[in-house]
Amino acid sequence: MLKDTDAGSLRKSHVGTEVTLAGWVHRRRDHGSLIFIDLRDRSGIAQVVANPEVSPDAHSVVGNLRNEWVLQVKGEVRLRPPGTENQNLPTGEVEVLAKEATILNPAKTPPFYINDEAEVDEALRLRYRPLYLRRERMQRNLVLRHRVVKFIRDFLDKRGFIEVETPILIKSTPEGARDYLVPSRIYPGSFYALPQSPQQLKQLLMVAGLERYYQIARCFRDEDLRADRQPEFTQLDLEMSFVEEKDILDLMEELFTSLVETVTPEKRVIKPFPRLTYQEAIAKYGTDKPDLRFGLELADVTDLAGQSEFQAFRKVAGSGGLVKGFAAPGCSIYSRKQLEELAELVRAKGAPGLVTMSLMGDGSLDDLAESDVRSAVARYFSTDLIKAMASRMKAQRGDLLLMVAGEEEKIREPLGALREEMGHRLGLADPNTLALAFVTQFPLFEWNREEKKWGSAHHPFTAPRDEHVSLLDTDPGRCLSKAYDIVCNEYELASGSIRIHNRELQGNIFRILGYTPEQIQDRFGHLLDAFEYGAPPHGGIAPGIDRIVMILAGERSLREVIAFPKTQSAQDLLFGAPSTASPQQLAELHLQVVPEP
RNA sequence: GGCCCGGUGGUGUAGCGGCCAAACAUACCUCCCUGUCACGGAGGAGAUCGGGGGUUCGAAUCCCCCCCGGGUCGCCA
Repeated sequence: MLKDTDAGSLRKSHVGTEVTLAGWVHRRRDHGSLIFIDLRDRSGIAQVVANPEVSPDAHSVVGNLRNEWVLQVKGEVRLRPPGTENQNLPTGEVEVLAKEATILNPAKTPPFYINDEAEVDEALRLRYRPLYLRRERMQRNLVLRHRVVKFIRDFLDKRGFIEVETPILIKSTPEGARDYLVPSRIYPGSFYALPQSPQQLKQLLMVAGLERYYQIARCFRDEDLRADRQPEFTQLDLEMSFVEEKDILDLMEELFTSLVETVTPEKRVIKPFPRLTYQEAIAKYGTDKPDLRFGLELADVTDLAGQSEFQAFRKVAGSGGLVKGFAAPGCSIYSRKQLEELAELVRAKGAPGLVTMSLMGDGSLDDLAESDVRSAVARYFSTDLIKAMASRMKAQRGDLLLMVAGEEEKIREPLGALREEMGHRLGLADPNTLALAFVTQFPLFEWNREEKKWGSAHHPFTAPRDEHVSLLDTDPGRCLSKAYDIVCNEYELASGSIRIHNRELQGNIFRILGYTPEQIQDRFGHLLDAFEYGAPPHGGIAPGIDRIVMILAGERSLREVIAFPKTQSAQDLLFGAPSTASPQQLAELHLQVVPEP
């Protein structure tokens, strides 16, 4: 080894010993004769001092160093002179007096700061990925990711789970996301697909009698990207036999609670995890992945709004629509400009508009007078009606009422987004709180308007709730499932379900989804056949590792917790992927590139 | 595919019709400095303002097209 000690490990106890360090020049402070080097390796930073009176050779080597040069230093660990200790550094009590210094490799001036967290253009971060990963924050994130995965493996191992690898070259699935395809050399015109998830494979492992399976599995989906979506991502894929919904949720609650307590003890988890149904989530928060770090619950004021003289509300109330809203505490002082920003947000999410009412003053709602209400539409509402609406939203004077009217499906997203926005504006979303929660009882199907058919809300292997099986043939839209999500803050962290293990029921679901018997046999025959040989009742879940790490690291983008991520347009700027293939490669694969018209 | 934001010395920003042959910080180069730790001091070099076209007496600045990065809607069983 070219080093015998980690720079970041140096403590008082090393004083008097001779050490050899190797790492990068983090920073250089040249005082002419005395030169200080902050030497950085993965473990941290140690101060090296070069004194010409101690070692002229080492001093002259150190004098030529620049940031990010790779350096080996041999020297004696000693206490820093009294008064020169650095409290900000774990190694700040000691320093290494250089006796020998060797330049292992010089370095060009980096394209951005390694020793500073200053923002860097995203393209530069990706193009010079190895350099960006040298930053302390990225090292911390990668270490955190390692700890998360390690913890999960240990946790599941203790509970009898077996990690099994499943193929990356597998078969295209008809539904769901767009597949990444891999052409077959041996079978002209045929393709493998990369798995969107090992869903069917893990179910087959249950049929195989594994009982408890998991995998840290790479998944691929060829869809457009977001801050929290990469084309390839990692799931903790997990499946258990002989379980019910509660068993999976309890296991996940224990896993996540102990994970956070071990890996990021500074974060606060709310225990026990709230368990709310999909219907409750939509009604109270306007979304199936609510941020539960704050309240601001939505209230239904349709009946009251219908009694007003405000036509937009009356019309909606009279035609089966809803008027819903919530109170933003202390926001009665919002300016016209601020209100317009909120209205714009709501419109961008597809709502027709936003009705605001500022309840001025303070004290009891009972004393609220007509002149205390500031609203463009106040004249259509009696003061009593406004009091009634305010009281249903649990508003106080000084608050701002925010309301949206329309069809339930059209207003929930805008309201959910508005609630989230106000939670952030009001500083209610504590970054050190992880509001983990379960959302259950998702619908089994959702109606696809374009194709005029039913699609799976989760996936086609999800079991319907026992009491709703009879609805399958009569009213599939009302049939609820045994699917569940884990949400945290404003993110969906995991999805899972109890699966169907009965061939007949599975076949029936496929038929409702519109597959012909031939398609069912071709695409799912292997699974259906397996179900006929004694498939155990089973279920599972798949938490997203990248998102977990992102939230634990306090990052807002997946790119900060993935070593080599892709751009929003799915390019790898480091390697330059995707790239063209040679004519020989194409010929071997029986492929021809057709230029875009 | 739609909408929104951004692209100015190596990096991060300012400038948003003439005061800009472009400013600030930092990095870089040279010199000085024996206790610094975002060391300090003196000096220097470095940008055809993402690309192309247009408007104008005059464009980093206004308009159009394109490219790149980001956010978002659609999409993501």
